[in-house]
Amino acid sequence: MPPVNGAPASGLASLERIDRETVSGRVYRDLRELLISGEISPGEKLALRSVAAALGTSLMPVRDAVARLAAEQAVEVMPNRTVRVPVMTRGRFEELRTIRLMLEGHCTEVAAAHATPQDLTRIRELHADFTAEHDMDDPDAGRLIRLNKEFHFAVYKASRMPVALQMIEGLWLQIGPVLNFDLRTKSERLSRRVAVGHHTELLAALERRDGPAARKALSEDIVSAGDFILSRNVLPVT
Amino acid sequence: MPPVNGAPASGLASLERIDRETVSGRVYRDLRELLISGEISPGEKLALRSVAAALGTSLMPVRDAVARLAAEQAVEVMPNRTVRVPVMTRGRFEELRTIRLMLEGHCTEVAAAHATPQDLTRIRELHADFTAEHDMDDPDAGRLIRLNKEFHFAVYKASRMPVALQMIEGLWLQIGPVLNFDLRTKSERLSRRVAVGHHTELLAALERRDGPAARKALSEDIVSAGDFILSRNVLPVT
DNA sequence: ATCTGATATCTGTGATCACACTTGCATCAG
DNA sequence: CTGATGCAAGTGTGATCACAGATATCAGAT
Repeated sequence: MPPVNGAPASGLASLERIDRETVSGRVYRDLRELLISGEISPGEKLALRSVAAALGTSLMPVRDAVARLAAEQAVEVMPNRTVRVPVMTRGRFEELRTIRLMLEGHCTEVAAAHATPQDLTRIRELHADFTAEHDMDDPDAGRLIRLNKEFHFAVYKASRMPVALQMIEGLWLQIGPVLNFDLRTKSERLSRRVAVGHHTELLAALERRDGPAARKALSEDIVSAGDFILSRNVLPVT
Repeated sequence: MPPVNGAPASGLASLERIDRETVSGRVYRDLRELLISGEISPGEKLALRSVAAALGTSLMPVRDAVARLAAEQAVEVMPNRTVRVPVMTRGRFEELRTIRLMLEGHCTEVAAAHATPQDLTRIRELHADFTAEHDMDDPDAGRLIRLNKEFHFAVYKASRMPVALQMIEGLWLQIGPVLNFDLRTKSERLSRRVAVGHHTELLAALERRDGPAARKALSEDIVSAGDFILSRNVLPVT
């Protein structure tokens, strides 16, 4: 293809970039979404052929997708070669929370220093959406979960730490199934109430560029949500 | 299979667990080793068929392995669908170092509190091996790199944080190519001298269960090694 | 009723083929 | 010699097949 720049201005400039998406990638993202939103329960087994059939493709793309998910610990391959959503133990849950506090805490602190005005408006919008959905008579659990995630990640993205962002996504992918599955089954209003409060504090801290305060608000958000799950005693000890 | 426990004591107990390894896993580990030890240079392209041929298998296992590596950011798939070892930029390198300081620092501090006597002897042994190899007239770069890795990971493993350990491996996989490639091309003795010093301090701190001191020694190890690479100015800015 | 045994189905794994796209190289016009 | 053009080789992607191991089902014997 000859350099477009040399050509005289034409309708060509209005052409959109065409992104050939692979089926593999599509399957990966679909499964990922199902996992992160808790629509596949922990311990559930995944049969490659079933997934392929459900998505109307062959085995191949599913194999690639599952390999990627396995690398991220989002699913695990048992010694029998069957793949399943990992069962969350109490210890693993607590370790994941510890790591989240470190990584997400750091990103939040950095975000407070680096966030652009655009970042802040975006975060503000998402916070408003989340609050609005939360205050509805019958909030949609799925939408709440998604908005909560988008709010958090908008903050992390403002830190301009792409590698950390990627790692955090991996963490959410691991925690998502149990967290959201639990939230989905019994919609506990109370825990969300406090979530809104923490988000408000977090946003306020970001706006006055107070890194430590932002980190503190986030930490409380993470810890309280975790405590809620832990208090339910649904996680096996080992 | 009937429960073995019910059977009378026999030579059966001496049987080793048979691990049917998949070719996929083998390819994955081979590639991983090549990457982490810097035997594949950053920017180098990987052709699936070439890898398959080199390892004497078909495309399939290679595809699975590469999918896993891509999920860990150990290789990247370009828009053209070709896979290559990511080129390390200065910014990415610094971010990776920041994250390493957090994660590995934390694990080291925890390890100081939780390390068993067995852990400590293991770490001591690896430290001795590393020092011995280092003090040789013509140290083997590859072996040195491997021993350094084993020493570090023996420490992290003592923290009993499997999830963090996994993440740290991912980080080393990303840093490995540039770090070890550079160390391999020009064997700078000086930087290793200081590495031995930091390792000695680290070990001493662990033995007296001094978490903060252990973290400090590790941080200096990571920072100084990173500074060495950064000072070489081989990393593109963007 | 319980356990053992064989069988039929289902599982993931690996190889091979077909295809569309990209890249490299040689050819040819200027 | 320089440039573009066309063809050939090489690329990843996806589908299909073959196969060994696992799992479930059910018959028969104790």
